[in-house]
Amino acid sequence: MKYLIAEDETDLQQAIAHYLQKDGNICEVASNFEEAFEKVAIYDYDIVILDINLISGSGIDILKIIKKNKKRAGVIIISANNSLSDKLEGLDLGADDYMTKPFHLAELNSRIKAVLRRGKYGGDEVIEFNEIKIDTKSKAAFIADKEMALTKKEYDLLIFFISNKGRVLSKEIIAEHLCGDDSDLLDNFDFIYVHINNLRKKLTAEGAKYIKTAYGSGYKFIED
Amino acid sequence: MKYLIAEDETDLQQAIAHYLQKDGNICEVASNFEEAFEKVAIYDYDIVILDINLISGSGIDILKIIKKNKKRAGVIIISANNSLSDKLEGLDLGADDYMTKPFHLAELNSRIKAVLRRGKYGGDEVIEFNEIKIDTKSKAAFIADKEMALTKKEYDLLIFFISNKGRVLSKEIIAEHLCGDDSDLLDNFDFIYVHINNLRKKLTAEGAKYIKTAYGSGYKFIED
DNA sequence: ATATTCTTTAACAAGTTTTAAAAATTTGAG
DNA sequence: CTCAAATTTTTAAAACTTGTTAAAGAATAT
Repeated sequence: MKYLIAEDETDLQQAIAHYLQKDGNICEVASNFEEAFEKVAIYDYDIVILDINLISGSGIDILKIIKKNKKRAGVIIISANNSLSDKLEGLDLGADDYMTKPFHLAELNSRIKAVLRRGKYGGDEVIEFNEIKIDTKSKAAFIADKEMALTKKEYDLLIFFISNKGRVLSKEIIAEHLCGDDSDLLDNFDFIYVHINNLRKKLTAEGAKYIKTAYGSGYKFIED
Repeated sequence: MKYLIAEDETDLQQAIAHYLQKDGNICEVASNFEEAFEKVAIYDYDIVILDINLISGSGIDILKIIKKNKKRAGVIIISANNSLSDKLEGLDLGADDYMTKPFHLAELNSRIKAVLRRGKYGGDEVIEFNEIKIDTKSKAAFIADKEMALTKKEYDLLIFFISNKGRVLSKEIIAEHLCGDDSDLLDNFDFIYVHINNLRKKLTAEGAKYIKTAYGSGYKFIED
């Protein structure tokens, strides 16, 4: 696989590159906005790991270039600050995932794999799982060809579940994914119960039980 | 939560310990390589705060022990020098975060929280022993390909047994492992009997007797 | 301003863990 | 070998924790 790592903190940039190269991947790096801009406009990558706060420019603009040029790269945004609006904007513009620093390289790896597994990185990506279908371009989710009207949180939750199917996800992890990690502010994760409940209702339209409770640990998305 | 602070500067060690204890955490300290080595090899911690430059040895080797023994502790490395290679090596070997001295305790705290929240998100290890199989990703345990519905305590107990197979584990050690942080004032360990019993029932589905009683000293997990 | 979505709260339900007590087993002394 | 003491097993109920749901109150978007 071919990666571009657009990250101005040299330590982190090198750590990621080193980690990915170990598995035989090809990594290019960009240490500032201009470099990233140039590379992204010209070359093709499988995955772009994109820091949102680049020296002399915003990663968001790099993301826009990728999408405007209809590049097929999957984009994982990383950000130092816990800004929810950054996250929303990034995902809105078609980024595939979003992580907040600091993170474990293994987690980055697992998210990369999840993005790659989905197969298509372009703007018209369709995610499917059994009779569930999500058109990420129009942000519409269907079950057995009937649209279920999901709120933004429910939509994000469903995608998070599907791209981590089988894995037990704790309330805390889910909350972090849904809200960005305002780590210090988040101390009550009970609202997750409500979103789970609401999503379940909409998913259970066809009788299948996709979201299984792992009592004491979290939830997992399973094949009925 | 239970912490190990492996740091040879006594002032810093104590400062960290005090700071964490304020929130009701349990802190053990190690002031040199040998102490850290011993504690890390034997006991379990939620978080190990690991100075890379320990008296008479390198923190990197402590990290290796943690990973080799498949301990589940999150590791945050602290280092006096801002060496990139140290950082790369540390993160490569599975450390969860890296800080350079001097730092504010509040920052350490927020990084600890981030590491704890992430938990074992990234890993998807499969543990096998005879016809027992545990998928840590989905937190599902199987015997002869049939899932046995384990509670959280039973699940933890089984993993603890398998990762200490052949070794006699006392009620006290098991209780401490199972109850982790809130084990301050544990004086009655009889509840362990019940968990052992319940786990045995689920394991004995196939007739094999994995958990052997060592009368007067504890239990050990054996190959039938 | 209104509608929609998100979060908090609270009561209830479900599931898990611990306690307690009686039955069974093991050990070692007489 | 037999019996008493200690330890372990088993069961069931109590205490506790965690999850579900509905509804009301904030926040956000239209």
